[in-house]
Amino acid sequence: MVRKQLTGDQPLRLDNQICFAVYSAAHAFNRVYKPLLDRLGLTYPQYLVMLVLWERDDVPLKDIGEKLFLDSGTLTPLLKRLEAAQLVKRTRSTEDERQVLISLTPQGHALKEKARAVPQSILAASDCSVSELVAMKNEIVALRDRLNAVIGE
Amino acid sequence: MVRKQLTGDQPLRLDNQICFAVYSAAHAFNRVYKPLLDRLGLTYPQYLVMLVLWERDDVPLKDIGEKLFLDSGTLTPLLKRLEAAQLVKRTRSTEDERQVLISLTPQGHALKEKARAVPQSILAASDCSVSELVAMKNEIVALRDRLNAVIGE
DNA sequence: TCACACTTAATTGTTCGCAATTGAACACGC
DNA sequence: GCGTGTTCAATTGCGAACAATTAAGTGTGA
Repeated sequence: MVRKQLTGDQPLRLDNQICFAVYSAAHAFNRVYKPLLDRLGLTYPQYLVMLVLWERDDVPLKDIGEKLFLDSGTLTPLLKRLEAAQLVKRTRSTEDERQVLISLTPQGHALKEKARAVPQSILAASDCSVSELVAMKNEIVALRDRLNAVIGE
Repeated sequence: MVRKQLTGDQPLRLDNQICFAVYSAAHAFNRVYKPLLDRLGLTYPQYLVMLVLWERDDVPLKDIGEKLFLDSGTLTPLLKRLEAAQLVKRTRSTEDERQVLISLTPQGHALKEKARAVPQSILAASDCSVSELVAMKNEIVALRDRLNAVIGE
């Protein structure tokens, strides 16, 4: 009966929950990134926004939100801080005045070069081969997308 | 040369970053948990604390922090909210008055039974076999621990 | 014993993250 | 054209998350 009792509790054990693994890994990543991003003057979510803009400039706020799974309640104040840091500019679209377009300033563009060092440092910290990381990334993304599909129902 | 340019940018592409995969998966989990935990009157971090206490009662705040990788700045207010919800009690240890011991109230204990439904729902939402999830969890935990090892240096 | 370092929680201030609401701009159907 | 519904950003309020500091309790060595 003790065996039965233990079995019944297994699903509730912290160490058995993939979700806690993901949650704590995200925080671990955050802590590794922190000193690297401090040199760029960015927080991690701000860094993500900059990654989006370095790929494509002049993006509507909404598109950034869709890529990062964030809403305007998060992005509006974050982007205002990036604007205060003179890394981005926020302008209302002329053809659709509901939209706010986010574009890089020259400083924002320039920061990309300093940022190139970041992924290298992370790779080193992960102590993992690139192929292993890519495989894991793909699995995690697949899981994330299945979860998001459930939410969308 | 275009080829070269693209290659140089690959490490900075959002979709190539395992860290964004983990970050966005954590948020996806959070969104799936939300409606389930709403029924228990818990947020996700509060749920994690309850998981710890359901495994072992009467735990020092510090130990909870070590298990969840959280510090007193996060846990103190969170535990005060759990206390206000009458799920836990906070008492100073008598043998070491620096420590605050966290223990479950009868309501806190009782909530465990309602919580058993949660992991099942998550499993269903992940649309994955248990063995696949366990394998992924182990990989992610291993990665997290390597990252944490780097931080500790 | 007493100064000093260490441990532990609590506090303060900043930034995320999201739900819910508001208000402005657009699209459409008639 | 004109009301209706939709889209989009901004705002408000609350709960994390963490850095940095404070304060109290404990342990140790001279």
